Parts: sequence; C-alpha cells; structure tokens
Amino acid sequence: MKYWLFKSEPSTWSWDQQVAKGDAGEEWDGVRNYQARNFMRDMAVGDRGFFYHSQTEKAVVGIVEVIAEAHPDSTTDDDRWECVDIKAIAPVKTPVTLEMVKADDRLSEMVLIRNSRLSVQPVSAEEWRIVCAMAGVPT
DNA sequence: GCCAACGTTGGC
DNA sequence: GCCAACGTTGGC
Repeated sequence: MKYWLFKSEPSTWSWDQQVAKGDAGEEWDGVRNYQARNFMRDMAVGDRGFFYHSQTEKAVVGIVEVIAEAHPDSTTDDDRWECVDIKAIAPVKTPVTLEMVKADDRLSEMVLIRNSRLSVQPVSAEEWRIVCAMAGVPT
C-alpha cells in the first residue's frame, strides 16, 4: 500500500464536497501536470491519501482512499490526461497545518515542502505515520 | 496583491 | 535540442 497527498483549493473542490460524495467518491480530475499524472498512474485501489486544502487553510483536513485506478479524465478530450477516483474515509481530529509540517524536522523532506506547487504527491510510510499521529488519526 | 518557483510552449 | 518568454500555482 502506498500513501499520497491530494491538494485542492477549497474554493474549487473542498473536503466537504468530497465527503458529500460518500462511498461513490469522485474523480480527481483537472490535473494538467505530467508529474502529478504519473503519480496517479502509480496508484492502486486501496491506497490512502491526505486531503490538503491549499491557499486559505493550508492544512491536511481529511483522509481519502483510492477507489479506481487511473482512467481518462472526463473533463477533457485530450487523452494525455488521466485521473483516479477517491472517496473520503475520515476527517482529521486536528488539521495538520503547513506550519506544523515545516516545524517538524522529521517532515523536512516532504514533497509538500520541497515542491509546493505539485498537486498530487507521494508520501512516505514514515511521513504518513507522523502526520496521522499529529492529526489524531489512527493508522 | 505580490513574487518566487516551476512547468510548458514555441522559435530558432 | 536549447532557451527565452510566458502562464500558473501557492505561500506570504
């Protein structure tokens, strides 16, 4: 099982909207970046991810699960772009802010910090465990 | 609202 | 294949 981080501006697609989709989940569409797309191609059903709000909140606010492997992005005819489907698993007890991540030396290598513009990113098992602990989420 | 970082595009 | 120009993202 692999771990990931999905970043979204809450004004475009928020955690609440994701939760409202329930177990049916939703496409993580609109990604137009090769690196992000390639990470989605690496995903398998059952992989877990953090749902991160950029811009206003800048925090991990929920846990999601991959429920469908990469497939063509329905929002474009351009066959270069693919996306996975994800569903909300649980909210975090405590949002883990960018500030908190930056303040923790163990998380200094997170892609969130090293490449802040990447919207879909891998998270190591170690990073997953640490951030879940900060968030009050059982692993 | 600004700016740095970065990815993409297009001309050569 | 290189590189300048440009657009976008996200943090501050």
